[in-house]
Amino acid sequence: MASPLIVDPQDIPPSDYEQVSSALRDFYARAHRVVDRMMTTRGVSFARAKLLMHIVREGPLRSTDLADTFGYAPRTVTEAIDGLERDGLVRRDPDPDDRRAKRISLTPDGEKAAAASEAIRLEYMQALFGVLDAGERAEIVRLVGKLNDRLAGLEL
Amino acid sequence: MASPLIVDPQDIPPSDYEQVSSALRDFYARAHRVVDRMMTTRGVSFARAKLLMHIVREGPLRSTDLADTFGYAPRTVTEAIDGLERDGLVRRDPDPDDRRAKRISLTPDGEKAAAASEAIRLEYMQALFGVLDAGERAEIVRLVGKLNDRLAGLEL
DNA sequence: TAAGATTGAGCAATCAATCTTC
DNA sequence: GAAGATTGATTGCTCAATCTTA
Repeated sequence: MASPLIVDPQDIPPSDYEQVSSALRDFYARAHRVVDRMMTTRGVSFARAKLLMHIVREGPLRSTDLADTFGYAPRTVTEAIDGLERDGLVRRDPDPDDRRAKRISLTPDGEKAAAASEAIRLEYMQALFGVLDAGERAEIVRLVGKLNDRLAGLEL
Repeated sequence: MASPLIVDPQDIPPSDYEQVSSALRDFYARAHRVVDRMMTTRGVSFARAKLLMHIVREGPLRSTDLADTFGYAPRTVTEAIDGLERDGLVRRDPDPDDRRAKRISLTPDGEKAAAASEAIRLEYMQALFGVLDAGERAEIVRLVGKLNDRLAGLEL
């Protein structure tokens, strides 16, 4: 044993797993940064836009509905809604049928923000995913879909 | 105008852009959750493991080196190193050649942690990316690579 | 007891500002 | 003035605990 290292980098072949992993990781980090700057400077963040868009479509919702839809922890939803409420984009009203629950809905400002950020989102998606042709887009959906199915299995 | 909504969901065709976008987004959210639980319960988080592995390989490094390598903001690195130092996994020593800088290196405990988490990381990658065959892995690297190049352009 | 919501503590990241040294 | 590092304030996410109502 010439090296005091427990894992010698030489022993790890640069497998193609590494490449897949780092490509996907890089993509997310970059996409996150780019889209977030793009959207935040022009209105609300991507995370907030997702929530607003969902509330626009699905009407008044409870906190747990949002947590289920997006796979968030309860804390995440409370905090996100706190922020949106602070900025006057959503409202929490008592649920008439269940005194534990609150119904979350958009204010007029919230509807405007949702519409504006949806436009930006579409523009961004076109700029980004437009570099792939239709066949490539179908293929990437298929491949990432396989990974997602596997992950769902690992998550159990 | 029957609807008071500014953007009518009906007007947005469910384009395949949406599918690409949501597949990639889902992948990241799930992967992040799964790998983080997997690694944190058995030692250090994925984010920390990446740093440790890099420091193992590249020897003593400065804060800016890490920021450049991973594309992190300076704050991110300082905070990450703070945490690792608090847990006794890294050490900050003054750089003899530049009194502004510090050289970050692993402690013996840090080397152990790096080796342990590398093992878990390999196991995880195999479990996940093993669902794709070699051709599919090459293809996904190519496609995501195109997206990354585009993102790099958008980020300028 | 369980479900809906909130709160506390912590991690990983951002931007913007500051302090020291080059 | 610019580079290396740190700090303050904020966002988005996690888990675990708590409180109220069903």
